[in-house]
Amino acid sequence: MASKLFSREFFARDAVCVARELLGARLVHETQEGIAVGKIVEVEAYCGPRDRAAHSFGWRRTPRNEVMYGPPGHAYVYFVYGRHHCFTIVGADVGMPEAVLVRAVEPLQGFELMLERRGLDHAVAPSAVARGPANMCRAMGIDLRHNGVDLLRGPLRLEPGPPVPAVRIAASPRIGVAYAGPDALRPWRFYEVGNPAVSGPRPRGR
DNA sequence: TGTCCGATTGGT
DNA sequence: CCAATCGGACAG
Repeated sequence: MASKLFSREFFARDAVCVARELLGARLVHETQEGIAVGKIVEVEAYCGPRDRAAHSFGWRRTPRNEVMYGPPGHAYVYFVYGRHHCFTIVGADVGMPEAVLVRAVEPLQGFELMLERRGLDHAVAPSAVARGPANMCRAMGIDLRHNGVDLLRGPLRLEPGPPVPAVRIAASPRIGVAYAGPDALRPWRFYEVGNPAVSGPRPRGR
């Protein structure tokens, strides 16, 4: 049975809108090892040339971030800190380099495979296996080979899921962008409140 | 070519 | 709090 797909138009909007509405969507990766599916629970918007935290700030355009300038709904994957990968989704229109960073997913299928990819044992909680942008990439088997792939269809793709209710969505400043001056404070990180698969600072209990 | 640094993580 | 670790960006 074919799952429902996103439309290209969904991604052809400003990154903040796309980010917020991506919460609850499914990230799917089918490989020879098996299938892995995660529910997106934490994202960050990178708002193009005007955003000091974005790789495309000031219309910076290099081989690395080239796909940010391409069509929306494609993957921009990059390598950082000499050891980690980050996975982002291109938004806005062609020529407007905005993107949404996926920081964490909650495993829905393929938890075993995720553990294996991360080299963890079964004592690890499901909520911890794909928490944090680089950990998410490892668990989902995402690397530079996926840079530029179309996420509307294909082995690595996004599928709509039950949207997270607005009352369960919180916003905060983005993580790891202290260098961005005033833009470091913009509330462009969105996450599902109370979901243990969310990384970084979260509101205290309740 | 040389230098600086990062959209992170995990251990102290 | 800080080291790990190396490709990318940019100055010269």
